[in-house]
Amino acid sequence: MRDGSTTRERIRTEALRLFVAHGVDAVSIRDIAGAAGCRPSALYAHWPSREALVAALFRDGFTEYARRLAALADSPTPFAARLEAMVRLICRLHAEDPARFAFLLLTQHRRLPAIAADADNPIEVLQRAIADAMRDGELPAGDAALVTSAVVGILVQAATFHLYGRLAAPPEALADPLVALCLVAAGLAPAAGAGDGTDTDTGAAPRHEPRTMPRRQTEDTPS
Amino acid sequence: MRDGSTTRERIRTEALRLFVAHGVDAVSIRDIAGAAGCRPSALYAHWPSREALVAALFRDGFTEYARRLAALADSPTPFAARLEAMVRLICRLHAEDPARFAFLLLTQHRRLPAIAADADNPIEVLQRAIADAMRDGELPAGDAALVTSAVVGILVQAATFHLYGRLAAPPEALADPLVALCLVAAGLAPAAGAGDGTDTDTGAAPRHEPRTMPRRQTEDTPS
DNA sequence: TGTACATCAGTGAACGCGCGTTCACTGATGTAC
DNA sequence: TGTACATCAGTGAACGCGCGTTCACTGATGTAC
Repeated sequence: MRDGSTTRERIRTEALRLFVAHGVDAVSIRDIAGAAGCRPSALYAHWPSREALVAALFRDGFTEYARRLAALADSPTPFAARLEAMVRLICRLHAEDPARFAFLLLTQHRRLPAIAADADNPIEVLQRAIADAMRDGELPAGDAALVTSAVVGILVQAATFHLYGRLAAPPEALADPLVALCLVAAGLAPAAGAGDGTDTDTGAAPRHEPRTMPRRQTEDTPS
Repeated sequence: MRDGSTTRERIRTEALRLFVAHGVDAVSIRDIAGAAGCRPSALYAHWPSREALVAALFRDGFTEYARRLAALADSPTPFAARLEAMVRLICRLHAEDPARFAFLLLTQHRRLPAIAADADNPIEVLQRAIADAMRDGELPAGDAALVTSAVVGILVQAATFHLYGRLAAPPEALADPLVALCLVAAGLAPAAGAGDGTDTDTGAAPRHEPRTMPRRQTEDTPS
């Protein structure tokens, strides 16, 4: 028999691409099959329905992102270092597979409510890290949900602006200023010229030096 | 003859409500007509197609938001005051009609690319104000698009979190801390405990005093 | 005030279309001997 | 190595359904005299 895993992977890849390009609801089974080089019915050998395909793409991506974030959140380093590492991871996730990142961005509004508010949810992981830091005095006390919202908003909107061409640079090229923005939003760093990540008003190109911690910390070196 | 404007308004209201509740693509003409108390065909007396209804709802809302923001952006006050006024306006827009606000939020991904990057676009209005402030030395020089992205992200994500129940308070109840977060993201205010809008680490309930300007400036008192 | 007429917001039945999905099948590949 | 058989990824034709849309119509209301 033939090996179905390549067809399965082609369907996954092309579905993500088409969903991002035209919107999930505007893409039919026939569109996906056409792009993946198979027949509509072939899809049902791998997923029981169109809805199951969409849900699986969303859940797989969301869960993997949450898992990789959680590995960083539990690291026994100062909170500023953990937040910086998480922001850099999110930028790296975008670089790894922009279509998957954009798909999760675009479908969050329809899918988020159905996702359990647990460890499979990267937003929940981030919020718990922030709430813990507030409890432990590593962050000024405040509304953990609001700080989480601001951090997520800064990152998600940068990806969105890039998607629409409002920001030429992708998030991974803006990691330094995004780290600075998120730290300052959390109440950690002095307010600098957040626009370019520099601490002065030279207006020069981004050349921010993280003021906190190892810069190349990878996501699989916790605990 | 009967006055069609009440049916038209009921269709508008119910369409917004259903679009927000179930997603634009999951709501049929029959659903809208049913909720509005008319027949599907009645819709075609007011809009030439379903797509025209959706586009009109989006464009009308987007244009009105842009117009009211632009009235504030041109005010000859310090930039910090203008930014604060704009943030408070955005919070007020949410309070005025949460369904309309959420609809614009949910459909932006599909609709934004089709909107001209001009004065009809509230994001364009905000970005121009920020770029002008950088040019005039009112803001540290930097990437205006990135600062705009951060400000928009902070506000939009707060509305999104509220929509999903991650934030119990609606944006209008968080105006003070949201103003503080946006100022700090723009590089204007010292980094405070942005989580609750206080300048100290008391952890008390929000009681932030805006450090800049008249707090109740309305959106129609520019120039 | 009463009658005749015009207007047009909204109705009801019908349409064609593209959608997701089903299912008997085909035929390339792996395994047994 | 050669033959017979089993497996199962993928095919092709067909289905029923709900969708957006059309159009001849109805009948409540406004206007003219």
